[in-house]
Amino acid sequence: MSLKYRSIRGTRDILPGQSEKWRYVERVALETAATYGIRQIRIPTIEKTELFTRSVGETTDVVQKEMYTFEKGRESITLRPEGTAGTVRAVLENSMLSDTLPLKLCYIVSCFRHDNPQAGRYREFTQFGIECFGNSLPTADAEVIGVAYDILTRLGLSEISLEINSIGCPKCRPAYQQALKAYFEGKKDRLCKTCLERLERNPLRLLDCKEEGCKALAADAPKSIDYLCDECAEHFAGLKKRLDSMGLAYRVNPFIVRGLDYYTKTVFEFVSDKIGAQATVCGGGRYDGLVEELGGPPTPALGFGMGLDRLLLVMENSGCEFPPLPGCDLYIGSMGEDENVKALTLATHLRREGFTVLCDTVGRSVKAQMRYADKQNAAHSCIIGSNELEQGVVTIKRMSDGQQTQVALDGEAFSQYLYGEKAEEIART
RNA sequence: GUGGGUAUGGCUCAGUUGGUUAGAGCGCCAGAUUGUGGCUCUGGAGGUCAUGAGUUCGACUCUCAUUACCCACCCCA
Repeated sequence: MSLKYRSIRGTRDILPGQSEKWRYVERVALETAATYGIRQIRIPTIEKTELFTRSVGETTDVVQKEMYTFEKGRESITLRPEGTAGTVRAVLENSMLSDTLPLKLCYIVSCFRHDNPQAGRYREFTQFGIECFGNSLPTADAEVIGVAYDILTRLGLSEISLEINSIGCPKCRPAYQQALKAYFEGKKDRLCKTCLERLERNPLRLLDCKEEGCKALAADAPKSIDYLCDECAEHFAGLKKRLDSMGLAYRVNPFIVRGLDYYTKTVFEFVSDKIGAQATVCGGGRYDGLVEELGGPPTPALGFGMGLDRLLLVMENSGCEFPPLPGCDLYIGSMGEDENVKALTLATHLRREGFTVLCDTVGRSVKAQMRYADKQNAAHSCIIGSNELEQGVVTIKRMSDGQQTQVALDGEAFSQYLYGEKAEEIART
């Protein structure tokens, strides 16, 4: 089959059956955030390119090779590769930091990155994220991690592990980078090509290398947590204490280094072993310097991004339960023109009452109509023929057990009946 | 950008050392005394076997190229 048009590489359609799952996950995320007093912000999909180069970092892969950038008039515009930069911009533009702090926001955004698609990686993907501004204390870190943890738990995910690390602040990081560099300098001959290049620019990244040789070297490399300044060390200890008190299990993983330049102090990831190589479902951390970098007042801040596409994958691979699909309350079949019109009148009345009602629109035979009603999972069905029209009474059949009930051919009588059936069903469960 | 794998009806796949009308299950549509679903039975629609070359009397089956998808590196959610 060769179609003329197909979805762009790395993008995909979310079909009925799947879209309900998305809505469920989004609702849980939003509602969970709300329990922390976090409110939703909606921001544009496109921003000035410079916003991202500034915040994400000139040297990062995201900026260097993955952004969808285009020129329009004199402006260079980019499809957002993540949600933090735009949110910070919006916060500043709308003077939101002038209100009582901390400011806590969340969002659901589609993001765009031009890297090679594979399992759990798309060029257009959706992130749920939260950002918290104006709180430098570890309590804020614990709270943000808590939101992510709660969402995952509410969705029924238990086998996702939390890993945390601290990569220090501008005060203590230089010393650590020196130490790292010194360590790897002596072992240059055993490093892979990319690591050699990174040694000068961003030695932190060497810890992240997946090459066996580099991995072995990284294992014994200096750890950032051993080089933290007093403030950062205290902060990290404070965070751990609070995670303990919240009952969150975590593992300190000195090898998490995030690929975005703006992170300071706390970084964390929620990782699953169920979705292949792209295992990070949620990643985030503190970015105390970013607001100032983007022209705002010095403001401590932090947040996370949660990849909803991956989250759905994990849920499916872990056999998580999703809410049942809402069914059809009644199918009104008909034979003949007048009967079909009557069916439509009834359906209109019932829909306004909030019921889901289907009727024949294509002139099917009675048998086909019933088959259709069954396929649509109708809870009840009836057929209006000339007899019913004359006598003003219809037999409604409960599809689950075939039980039949006589009901007057009248909108009120129908809704009375359906209300009664719903009440009965609720009582049963 | 690099490596590996795959490409047959809407979906999941058969297709035997190349041999002429390309199959199955599911799904879809219709019928089984003409006003009633789920089960069963019967019938039907739907494929230029990803695309383009080549080898051959003959290619879905062999060769090459192209494209797409999948997985992995890289990076990250």
